[in-house]
Amino acid sequence: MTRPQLDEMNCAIARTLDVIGDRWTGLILRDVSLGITRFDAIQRDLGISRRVLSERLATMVDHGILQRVAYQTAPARYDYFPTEKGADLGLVLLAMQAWGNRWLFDDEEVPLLLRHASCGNEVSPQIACPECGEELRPQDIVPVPGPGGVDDSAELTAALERWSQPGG
Amino acid sequence: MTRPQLDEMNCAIARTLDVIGDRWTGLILRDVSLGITRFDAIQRDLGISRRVLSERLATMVDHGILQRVAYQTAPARYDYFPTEKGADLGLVLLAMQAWGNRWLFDDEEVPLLLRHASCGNEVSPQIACPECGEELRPQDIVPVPGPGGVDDSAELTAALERWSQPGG
DNA sequence: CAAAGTGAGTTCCAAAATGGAACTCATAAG
DNA sequence: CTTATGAGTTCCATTTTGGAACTCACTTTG
Repeated sequence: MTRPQLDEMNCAIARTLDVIGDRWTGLILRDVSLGITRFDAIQRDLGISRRVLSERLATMVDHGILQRVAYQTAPARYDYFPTEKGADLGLVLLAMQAWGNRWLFDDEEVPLLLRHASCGNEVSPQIACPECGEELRPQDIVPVPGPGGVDDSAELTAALERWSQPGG
Repeated sequence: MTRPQLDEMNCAIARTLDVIGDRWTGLILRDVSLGITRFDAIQRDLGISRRVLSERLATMVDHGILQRVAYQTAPARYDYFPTEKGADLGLVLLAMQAWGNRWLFDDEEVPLLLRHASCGNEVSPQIACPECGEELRPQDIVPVPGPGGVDDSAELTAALERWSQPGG
C-alpha cells in the first residue's frame, strides 16, 4: 500500500480527504473559483511547483471536480473550471475561510471577507439545520449509523456506542 | 523552502490548510471528536503509521487544536481532546462529510448520518447567511477585500477586479 | 516469580512525493 | 531573428511517508 487507501474507507470524511486532503488541491479550487483558471496564472499565484500543479490538475479532473476546456487550438491552451461537484466543495472552502478568519488573523488583518450577493451583508457562514433552522454547532450533532451498514473498526463501534449511552 | 509556507500567505484558506491540509489531520480530529482519544486507539482505527501519528499529534497540539491530558502517570498515558479552536474546525469536517455523503456514496451506502440533537432530525448541513437566514450557496458569495489590505498577487488582484465588474 | 499484555512512543530503512530549475514545443509579436 | 506566452515534461536532490521492529514502564495472568 503506497498512499493510504482513504478512498476505500467506509467514511465520508476519509473519502473526501482522498479528493482534497493535501496542501494544494483546496487552493487550486479556490483560484479556479475566483477566476484564475489557467495553468501559468495558477502557478504564479500560488507559487506551486509546475510538476505538482500539472499532476494535481489531472487528478482533480479525474475526480470530476474540475473540467478542462480548450480556449484555443494550435497550440492547445486550456481553462479549468469547477464542475457542479467541484463547486459544491465551495462549502468546505467557505468553512475553512470562516475558521481561518476567526482563528488565524487578528480582526483588522483579515484579507478577504465574504459578502452574500443577495442581501449585501458580510457573512461568516454558519451551518444551519435545514429542518429546524437553528444554528448547527458541531457539538449539537450526534453521529448515527447510516443505511450503508457499519463494517467499522472496533474503535469506532465502541465510540459510537458511547454516544448512544445516557452520558454521551 | 522545504514545505510551502502556506501559513504566511495572506489568505485564510491557505493558512487553514497549513493546519489541516493533509490526509490525516482531519481524520485524527474526527476520531478525537468521536471519542477515540488515545494514541493506540487512533492508530488502530485509522491504520496510520505510528511515526506519522506521533508527529501529527504534536503539531496539532502546537497549533492549539488538540490538548494532551494525562489520565495516569508512571507510566504517563494521555488522552487527546479538541480545544475550542479545534472543535470549531468541526464545521469544516461537517461540510466534508456532507459533501462526501452526497458525491462519494450511493444513498443506500452512506455509512454515517448526522442527527441534530435538539430537533432529532437527520441533517445534511447547509450553510446559512446569519444576516438574512437564506441558504448560502457558494455561488451566491462574492469575495471583497478585508481590512487587512491586499498585498496579493497580480493574478488575484485581477481576479477580484473582475468580480466587481458588471458581468462579474 | 516469570511471561505476556498494554500504551505511548522512537528508530531505522526503503519507497514515494515534493520543490525547483531547466527544457520542450507551438505560435505570436516586435 | 529574437523574445515572449502558455502548458506542460524531465531530472535531481531533499522531504515525507509507510511499516516493521524496538524501548520503557508498568499491569495482569498463570
